[in-house]
Amino acid sequence: MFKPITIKDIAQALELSPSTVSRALSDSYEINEETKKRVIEYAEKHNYRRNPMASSLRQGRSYSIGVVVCEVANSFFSHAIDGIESVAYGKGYHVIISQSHDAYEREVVNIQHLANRAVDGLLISMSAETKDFSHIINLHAQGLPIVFFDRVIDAFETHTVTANNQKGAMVATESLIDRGFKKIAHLANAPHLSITAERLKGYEDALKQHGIPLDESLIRYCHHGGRIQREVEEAIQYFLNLPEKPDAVFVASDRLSMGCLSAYNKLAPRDEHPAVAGFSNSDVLDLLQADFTCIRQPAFKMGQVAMEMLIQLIESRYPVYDFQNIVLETELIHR
Amino acid sequence: MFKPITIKDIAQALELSPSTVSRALSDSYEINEETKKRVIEYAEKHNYRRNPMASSLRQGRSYSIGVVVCEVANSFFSHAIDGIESVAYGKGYHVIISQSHDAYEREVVNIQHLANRAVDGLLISMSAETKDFSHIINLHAQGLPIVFFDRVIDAFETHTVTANNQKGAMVATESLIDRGFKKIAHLANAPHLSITAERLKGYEDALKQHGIPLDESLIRYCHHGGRIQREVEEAIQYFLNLPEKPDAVFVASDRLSMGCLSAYNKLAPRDEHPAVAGFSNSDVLDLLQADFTCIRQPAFKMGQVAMEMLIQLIESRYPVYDFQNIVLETELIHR
DNA sequence: CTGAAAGCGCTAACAT
DNA sequence: ATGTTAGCGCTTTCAG
Repeated sequence: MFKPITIKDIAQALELSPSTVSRALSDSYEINEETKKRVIEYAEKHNYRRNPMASSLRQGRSYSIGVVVCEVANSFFSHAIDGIESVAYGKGYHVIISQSHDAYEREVVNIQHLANRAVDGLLISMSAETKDFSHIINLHAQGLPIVFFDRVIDAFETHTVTANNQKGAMVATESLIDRGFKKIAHLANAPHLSITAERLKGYEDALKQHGIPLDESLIRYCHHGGRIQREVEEAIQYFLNLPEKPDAVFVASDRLSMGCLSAYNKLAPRDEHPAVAGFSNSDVLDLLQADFTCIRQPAFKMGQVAMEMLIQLIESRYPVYDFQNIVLETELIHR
Repeated sequence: MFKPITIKDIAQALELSPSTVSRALSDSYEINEETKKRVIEYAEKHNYRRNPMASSLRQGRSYSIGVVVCEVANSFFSHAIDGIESVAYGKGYHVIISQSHDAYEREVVNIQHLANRAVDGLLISMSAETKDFSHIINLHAQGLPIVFFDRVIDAFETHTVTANNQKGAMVATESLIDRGFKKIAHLANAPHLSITAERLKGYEDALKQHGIPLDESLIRYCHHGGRIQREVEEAIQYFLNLPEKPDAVFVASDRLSMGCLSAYNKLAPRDEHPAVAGFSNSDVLDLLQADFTCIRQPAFKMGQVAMEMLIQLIESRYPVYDFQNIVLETELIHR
């Protein structure tokens, strides 16, 4: 079967000891340049690759990190992953992506799978459905480095990177107010997500600042983060059934924006569609929906920062107690 | 640091030998039910997880497979990945995703990284830019099981799954002919991709069948698969500059459809936009672009089939010589 | 500068 | 039904 060449084979062929070969391959200073060259040449010629399993087992390090996001088919997360990879590759780390699909069970399984020594650290953006954090708390307590990005939890102290959700939400809502809309609804994400509370706060701030009374009945949550289109449609139908329909909607996320527009298309004639503004990193959405004002998160940057902080935790020789909670600014895209 | 409990720890605590514990944990028939229970209980209580590195090193198997796609932020590939995962998890395999971004170098690096024992097999959809297949041929020659899906190569014999691209392209083109369009352009993908030739063939078939002469000047290739928006815009600008502009375009892929619509939005007033039909698995595109006729590939199914075939290769006790090239039918979505 | 030897955690012959 | 032992491929003291 698939039987790659090992360090022993090289040693034998070159009449050296395995340890010398190992050292030569990792460019150790205590190896003769001549020997190094011989070894490296032979290795390349026979395209030797070090067995990462053996190497990790021995070193207690895998040089790979795990990323847990709800889904990759999402512009925000895919750009964040690009950012993560850009830093990781530069520092010699490999990235393993896994999707929770916003489901609690999948998240638990995936994290468990990644955790046990298969990765040196974890980059997590929480699933929408997760309310119980014990699977993560346990790993953290055991010493596994973890950095949260975008959707964070405060069950314990660690590095985090988020967007300035509150301000972004405020700016988005204000853009609707500025355009003259009075009755602005809010289609929110799952209630226990960090981003949900922050964006709600921004929405409330904007209303308050412009003297518009907060109307709780204009806020609808999507407990599955919009993964189930029905829940979005129910929310939209609810808005449509209100005695006074909202004339604008501030939508909390990319996926919800998609679902929201789709639901309105399905449930109401075009002239009854409200104006929509919201968080989105999709190029498609703003491409095809001319009047969609969106708040862009610096996804790539967030990925980069998160990865850098994780590497810092992993490579730190001493326990880290000084944690950073970095907040990056969002950008308003107007049409 | 992160020091998980091992099989030895359990053995010591329970006054058993490591092998007994190992066997108990893998539910071996030769272990006393009583002992099994004790071991499993203890393991769960102290949340033991087997170290996958050690296990893989010993067994010469990693129970994980690598997937190489151009990008995950693409409805077709993300659904294919869902299909792959659905089969993989059921059979106890872990899936490692990696993106080539349609770049040759990234593809080579990623495949090398996955290959050496880190995975038991590879599921590959070729990058648009790749013309030299030696990195894959080598691995295959060394015995690594490889299955191609969607974008295949014929450098060697192995299992493949593809959509019926030729027929899909024909149906899409015909739908444009049926709507009365006469001058139908084709925005094609990178020339060396398998899907490009097949879809071009279908386009030609449709024209021929309806007595429309083939006009080479109506065909433009995108060598980077649309990753570079400029190349799409150049193609569209070329169409717009033709003395007789095409009144319809058949587009070869999801990403190109996006780029094509976007380019027309940018370069021409709405009433000069041609009708567009093409391959796409995007929910957004057909949601927001009312007159977009699309050909859907059975992405999820393709993922499932590919994974099943890969597992068959991996688990086969003897070299496999009887390879299957499965072709799945596409579906036309009309509006 | 190079080699010998031990061991990372796990599993599978080979005992018993 | 359980224990003993060896070894997967690599790195890393320790010893020359």
